[in-house]
Amino acid sequence: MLIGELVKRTGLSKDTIRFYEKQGLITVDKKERRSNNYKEYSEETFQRLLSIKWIKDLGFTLNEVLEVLDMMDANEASCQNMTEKITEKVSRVDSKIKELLKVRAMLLNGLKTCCSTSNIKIENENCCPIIIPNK
Amino acid sequence: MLIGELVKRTGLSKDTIRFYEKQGLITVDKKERRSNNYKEYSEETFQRLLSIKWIKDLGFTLNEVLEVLDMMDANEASCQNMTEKITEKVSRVDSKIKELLKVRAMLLNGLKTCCSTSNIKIENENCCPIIIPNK
DNA sequence: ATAAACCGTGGAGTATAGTCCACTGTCAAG
DNA sequence: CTTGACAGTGGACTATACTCCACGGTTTAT
Repeated sequence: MLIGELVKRTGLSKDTIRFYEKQGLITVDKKERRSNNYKEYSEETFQRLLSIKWIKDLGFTLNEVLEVLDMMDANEASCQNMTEKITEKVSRVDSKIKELLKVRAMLLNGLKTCCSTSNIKIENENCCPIIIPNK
Repeated sequence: MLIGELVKRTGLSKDTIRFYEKQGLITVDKKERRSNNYKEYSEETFQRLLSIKWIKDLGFTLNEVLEVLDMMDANEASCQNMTEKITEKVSRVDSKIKELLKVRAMLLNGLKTCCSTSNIKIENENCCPIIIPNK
């Protein structure tokens, strides 16, 4: 199929697909061209793009997606290997969440230092204490 | 003080400080130069850099930091205005956390679909079902 | 015949927050 | 007097994931 159909079937944009090609996530070799130089994408490429979309949605970066695809290509995408990758990813997601919770707590703590009715005098100085570095 | 001392006192790198200068977060006008063209940073600039560091640590981007600094400069960094900004930030942080929790749940759900003892046959096919798009 | 719609390539631009480099000038110590 | 540490500038490069543009060729419809 030509790229236009791939766009329709995957929901990815033309540019995104071309970008994935540049990044080596998918490949089309020269044999797979029509006489007019148009690329003929295979059903496998279509499936591969669906995999990319899916793995990306699982929170992996494109580089990580590439690693997973390479594992698939090498027939090494066993449950054991994937479990390892996913467990690792979960812990990175957990770290990120922890970080954000810390930021959230700092922001809420900041809110407490200002804007309480007892702080009206500070408020009147026109500079909220929250933006004054305290550590 | 010269940039070297600023580096020591703020803990920011020379390049970071210069970058902040390029971005307009701090300024040194031509009067504040020594005869040899070295920049003479004021105590206010030092304080400003501490504010930048602090606000950034609260989870704001540099653009947002710039907005806050502009509010400070315009004497508009009142508790009310800051509360608004912070509340907004908290809700964006909350969205991000929610997103990550969703990703986390999807990953854990994926783990369940593979690697259970009942899935040993699938495992043997050398392609973990988690990487097969299912939606 | 020509315009619209499609295909191809290469390269630039976006946002974020710096980091690194080359090249040059200045100052203090040995 | 020269070496090293410091200062200045401008511009390139990093990672991430595209998006957009120019410019050109091809196919299809009117």
